[in-house]
Amino acid sequence: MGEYVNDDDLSRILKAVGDTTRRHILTLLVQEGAMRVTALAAHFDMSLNAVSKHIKVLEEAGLVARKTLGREHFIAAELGRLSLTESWFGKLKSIWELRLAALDNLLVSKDEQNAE
Amino acid sequence: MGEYVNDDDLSRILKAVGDTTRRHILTLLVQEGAMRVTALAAHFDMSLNAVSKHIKVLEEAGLVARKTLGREHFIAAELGRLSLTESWFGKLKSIWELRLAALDNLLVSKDEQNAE
DNA sequence: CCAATAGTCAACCATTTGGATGAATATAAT
DNA sequence: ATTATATTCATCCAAATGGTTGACTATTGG
Repeated sequence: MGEYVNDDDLSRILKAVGDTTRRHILTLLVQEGAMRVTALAAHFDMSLNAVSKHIKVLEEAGLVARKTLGREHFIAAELGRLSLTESWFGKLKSIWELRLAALDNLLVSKDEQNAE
Repeated sequence: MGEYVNDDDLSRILKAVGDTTRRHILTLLVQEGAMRVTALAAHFDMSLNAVSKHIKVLEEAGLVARKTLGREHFIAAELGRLSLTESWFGKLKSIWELRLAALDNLLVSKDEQNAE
């Protein structure tokens, strides 16, 4: 609750999710559950290594968790971190609405002046 | 309503907002309302030109609108586009929950089998 | 034991990005 | 008319990004 939104974390998350391939990976993970690196890579027209790097970026952003069983790495989505971005968006919107409300009050008091 | 989420748009928006300076610009705009380029730039320890470029990126992502009055450009936040990202996050979460529900059903029917 | 499989790491490359600076353009002020 | 202000455009640069390939490590199966 009330988690502190670190700016660097936020940047890392948004950058991670700003790439099509990585969003696609996340989508696959939420619909299929945990997947191995090779299984994920099979969905993309690029090398295994490239996909592996994308996974690393997602992992560093905390959007994905890795469980290693023998030689196999199981990757699972961690949607929790997305709430950080949502809370930032929410903050923006609330500031926005606060300002609009303040403007409204200003207009109302002008009206009252005029009504005298 | 039900706006079609274009993948490239989404990438552009998320990349735009993945930069600290640009997030800061958006924050300033929502709290102050429309601002001139120079006024925005005054808040940052970088050249006017750099800020101008950041504004351009935000503009191309549709997160900001520009109204030109004479030589002055007034920049205003356009929070509407942020809903695109929210709807993507929402989609992810709903897929996620669908899958969990499906797993649940699976377990329940196994239970029923065992109960025979 | 040996070969195959699952992954990462390292080096390399082209492109993009975030910044700087200098010039150009358009408007406003004197 | 000239100068000052507001802003973008163009060029340049270093660093980051997204991709490739080749080598390396670790685990598993025959």
